[in-house]
Amino acid sequence: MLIRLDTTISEPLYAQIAREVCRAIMRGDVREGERLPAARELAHSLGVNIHTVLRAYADLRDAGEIELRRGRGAVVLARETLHDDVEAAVRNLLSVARRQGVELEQLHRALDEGAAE
Amino acid sequence: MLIRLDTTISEPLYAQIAREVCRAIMRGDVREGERLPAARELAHSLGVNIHTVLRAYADLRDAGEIELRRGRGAVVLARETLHDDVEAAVRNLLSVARRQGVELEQLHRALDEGAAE
DNA sequence: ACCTATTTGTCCGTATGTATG
DNA sequence: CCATACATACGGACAAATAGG
Repeated sequence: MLIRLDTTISEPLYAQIAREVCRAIMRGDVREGERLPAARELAHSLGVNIHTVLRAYADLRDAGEIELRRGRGAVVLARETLHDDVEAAVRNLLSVARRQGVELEQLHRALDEGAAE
Repeated sequence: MLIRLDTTISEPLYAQIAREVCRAIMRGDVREGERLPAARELAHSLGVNIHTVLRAYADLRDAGEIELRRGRGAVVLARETLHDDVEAAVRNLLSVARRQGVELEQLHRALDEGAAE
């Protein structure tokens, strides 16, 4: 996994790392089910602190790209495809929300609240 | 803002802080547009590190509860109500997804991807 | 326009805990 | 039991945005 960091730009290091790892996954450089390099290892090879890599990994986990488990590491998740009717419901929701001027972030909250009930 | 932390339970400190601050907002203890205590200040009064409070604040920001800005602090956001039809579309999506066994996290991703197009 | 204080943002380092294999 | 690897928390340093004088 070849990653180059640019310390001259304002983009945070953890964001650069997350972006590059994400691209590596998209390219198929790291395949589904495979492990990413351990955080300490990648941190050392990039010359950054382990926390910076862990922050990037955590962001990728929140984005649903990878799974993190202690002792095991970071595993690339499968990007499952949605059923047609679920996809249709998503499109419908986005369409209605857009018409009403409802922000995307609010939809996420509404989903969480609705799912919690 | 009276918060008590329990170091005996497994719930992380930052999660406890986020939960209690969230409850304070719900109770109307801190009203919309008002500022939460500065991270350093709250950290000191709780006897924890500033990073722990900042992590809690960041989580609340990601959840759409507050807005964070350097120099200004943490401001409580308004919790807008959804239009009926948007709410109906959300319920429909959740229902369809549940029937198909689609996870909530996947819906969030689908929303983001759908909105990006 | 300038300076200063405030406050969050990022990054580093270290230590300890905890789940996995 | 032991090594691995992420998770949490602490501390310190500096940067960057904001507000106020």
